[in-house]
Amino acid sequence: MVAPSLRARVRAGMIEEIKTVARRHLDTDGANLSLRAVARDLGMVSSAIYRYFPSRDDLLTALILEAYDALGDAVEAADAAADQADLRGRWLAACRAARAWALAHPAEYALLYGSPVPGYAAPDDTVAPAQRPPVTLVGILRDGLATGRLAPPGEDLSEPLRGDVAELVGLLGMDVPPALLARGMAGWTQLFGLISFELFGRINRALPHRDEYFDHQIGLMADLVGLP
Amino acid sequence: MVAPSLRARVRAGMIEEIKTVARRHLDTDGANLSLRAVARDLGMVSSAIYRYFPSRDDLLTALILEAYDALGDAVEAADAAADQADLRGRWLAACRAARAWALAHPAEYALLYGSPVPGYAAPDDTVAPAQRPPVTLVGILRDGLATGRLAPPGEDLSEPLRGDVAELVGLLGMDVPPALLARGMAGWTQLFGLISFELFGRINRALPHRDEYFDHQIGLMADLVGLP
DNA sequence: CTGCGTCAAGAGCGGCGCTCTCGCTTTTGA
DNA sequence: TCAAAAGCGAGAGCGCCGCTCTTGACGCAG
Repeated sequence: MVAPSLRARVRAGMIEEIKTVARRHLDTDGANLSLRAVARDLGMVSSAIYRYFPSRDDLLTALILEAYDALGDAVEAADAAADQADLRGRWLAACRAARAWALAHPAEYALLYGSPVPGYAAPDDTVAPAQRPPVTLVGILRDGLATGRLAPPGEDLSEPLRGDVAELVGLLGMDVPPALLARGMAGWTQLFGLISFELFGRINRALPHRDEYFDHQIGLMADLVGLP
Repeated sequence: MVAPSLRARVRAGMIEEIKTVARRHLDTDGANLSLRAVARDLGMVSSAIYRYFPSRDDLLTALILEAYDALGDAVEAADAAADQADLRGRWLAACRAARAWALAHPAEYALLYGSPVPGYAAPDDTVAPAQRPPVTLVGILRDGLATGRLAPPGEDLSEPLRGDVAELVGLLGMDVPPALLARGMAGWTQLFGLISFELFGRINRALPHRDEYFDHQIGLMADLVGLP
């Protein structure tokens, strides 16, 4: 561990500063991040940014990675803070944490889960952090199965699908029946849909009590996945 | 009804041609539609487009309206084509039709349900066509309740929410218990989430049998809303 | 035939992502 | 120690973009 040189430290600070300003622009101006505007805010010329990020997409990728981790942290922390024996409480807490993070960072949420930026292809290192929220949800179900608090799913998957999902189970390293993983993914899909509708859509314009609506819907979903 | 002049007919044809080319660009190049590229394809100069659409956003709005109607048509047609007594069959057919349309027109689906375009605000006339798919789904539930094939929902909504949803029931002109409308919206939310994950996400990269996965998940959801 | 409304074209404005060059400073290694 | 190497910011410039304004040609009704 050699001490970083002055230049390396200044460089790291500069990278952080660029990301901070870019995140601010993202939250105020929406998804179309302008490198030139970020550079102006920093009192630099746009070409100087390219010393730190080889392209606008790479800057976006850095922001996306941090956002995935922030969301994953929030969801996992909420799950961990709940009474571990109260499966339904853990599930609801994880869902509420995801929504709270999304409402607090709408532009970053849109970056993660909105329509993909046309020219942009997410690199592979975004896959693992992106899976943290659904893995957390499925983990709650796995704990329930392991402690006997959750009944095994009554349905099973028909053949071509069971192989796929079983492989996914192995990939995630979670020992659950494929049908239960499918239920967990249904819950994750519903959670994503609820948050997206609230953030993007105008569905809920007629629903002033958004918190109650969200709670009711994740309650329905907790019933579906089998949480008592 | 006066006969349209030659000029008016040419103008209407030109508007259609612009929309057709723009839709093609949308499907190939993604969401960032370039007025100049559309004009090039038409052998025009970019400024000429402004004779027909006052701005790029107005062209986008025209495409969005048509896309909402196309999706609504597809979903309603699938529902109408099914055996009206088979509620679950109608529900599944409507869901499959929505997915099929989205897979056939991914860029237009992204325009409707992806993250909102930064500067763009959807005008009010997009609200009604946007509600056609969820209204279709809830309509199936309403028919089930009316014919006694669907049991009324066991749960009820707690107070601040019940008023909201009851108002929404009146707004849509559908006579269903608020809790049932909430279930229908849960189904619509799930459908949107499933399609969006398949189109945008990389969740299903490990699931080659997408049709089967989709069918399994909408089957779960049909169970939740109470369809036998 | 004349004048009005519509049309396509062109020039131009400011902004964008990105590249390349040019001096300047810091770091590095013989 | 001191020159070579590497990193840095500024600037000019490329080809895009949405959009505006002006110009000259054309169809059409009075």
